[in-house]
Amino acid sequence: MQFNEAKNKFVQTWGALGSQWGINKTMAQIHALLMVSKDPVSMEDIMQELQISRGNASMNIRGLMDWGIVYKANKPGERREFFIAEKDLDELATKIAKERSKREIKPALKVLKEVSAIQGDTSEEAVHFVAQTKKLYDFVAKADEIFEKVTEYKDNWLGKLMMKILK
Amino acid sequence: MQFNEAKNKFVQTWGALGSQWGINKTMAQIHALLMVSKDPVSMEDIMQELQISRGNASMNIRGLMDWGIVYKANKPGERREFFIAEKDLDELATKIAKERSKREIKPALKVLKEVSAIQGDTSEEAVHFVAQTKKLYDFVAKADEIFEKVTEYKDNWLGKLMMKILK
DNA sequence: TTAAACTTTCAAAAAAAATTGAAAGTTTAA
DNA sequence: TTAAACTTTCAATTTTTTTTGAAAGTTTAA
Repeated sequence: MQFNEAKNKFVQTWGALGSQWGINKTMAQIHALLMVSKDPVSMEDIMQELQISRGNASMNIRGLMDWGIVYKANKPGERREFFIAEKDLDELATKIAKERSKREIKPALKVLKEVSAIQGDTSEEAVHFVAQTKKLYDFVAKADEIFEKVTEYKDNWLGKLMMKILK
Repeated sequence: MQFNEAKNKFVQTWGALGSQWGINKTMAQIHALLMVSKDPVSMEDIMQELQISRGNASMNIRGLMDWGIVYKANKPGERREFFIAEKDLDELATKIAKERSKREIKPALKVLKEVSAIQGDTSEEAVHFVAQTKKLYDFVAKADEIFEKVTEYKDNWLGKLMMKILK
């Protein structure tokens, strides 16, 4: 396999994976491309390499910057903007964990708390519903705490966590 | 808030969450409905409650059964089939972890291994690419190991893990 | 200033994904 | 058997999401 073929395969695979995890294909592809690029990459280059339109590139780069995993980088003497990806994987995981917690888990917890708080209905159905949603709340809240711990560890949390889990 | 309103809100929220995590809305809604239903639910009931077609119900129930988180349940004296969700949350998380590992992480690892194994290209670009994809491989492999440990613990892994993480 | 070089926005178009519903298939009880 | 009761399949349709590209906006250097 040649370098270019390998690079392409990586970008495609990462893109497909992204769409399974709730970010769109192009966004994941841009991220993949930046991850493996040694130097900052311009918007033109991104459009070129992924064969996408200017608008598409612009919107998805912004999306990645909103997630905090892609940054602008200015090359000295260059007018236009270049972009680089967060390459430290601990940092990357930390940021993704934090964002997902904020965007998805926290709102879900709020709803679980609300719906498990209904009162006055003593039907079997309602009692079961409350019990079940309360359990879910506790479970999701605990899982979220792990997410938060991960973001506190910061440096090589994954390795440290492995150590602990493996006893 | 009334029971029915609460139930509805829960089903909607869970459905929206599902679509962010790569399973489709209806599938997640059916799962939510089953999670909070005390008794086995028939396909008719599911169609009725979620206002979806027979085909849609059928395909998504099958999807949930493929994930191993919904089962058929026969009610004595009833001809048609009823369905129940895995209600034990540890078991649910375990199954989801296992399936995602199999469906998503393992194939991604395979590609990472492949593309990081290219040889003979000594350009800076290629060297950086190999280094980066190797790092990714190690990282993802470690994360996957945690997933697997989770499935081994089985009973209340989440609580145990919390204990360890919190020291 | 201004105009060139670049980026963002957003309505319209295209592509992808989900849904429908009727026909085909299956199971069961008599 | 067979026919009623039910489930699955899949081509066509609908809905949702993504992408395009041109116009509007912004920044910078002279």
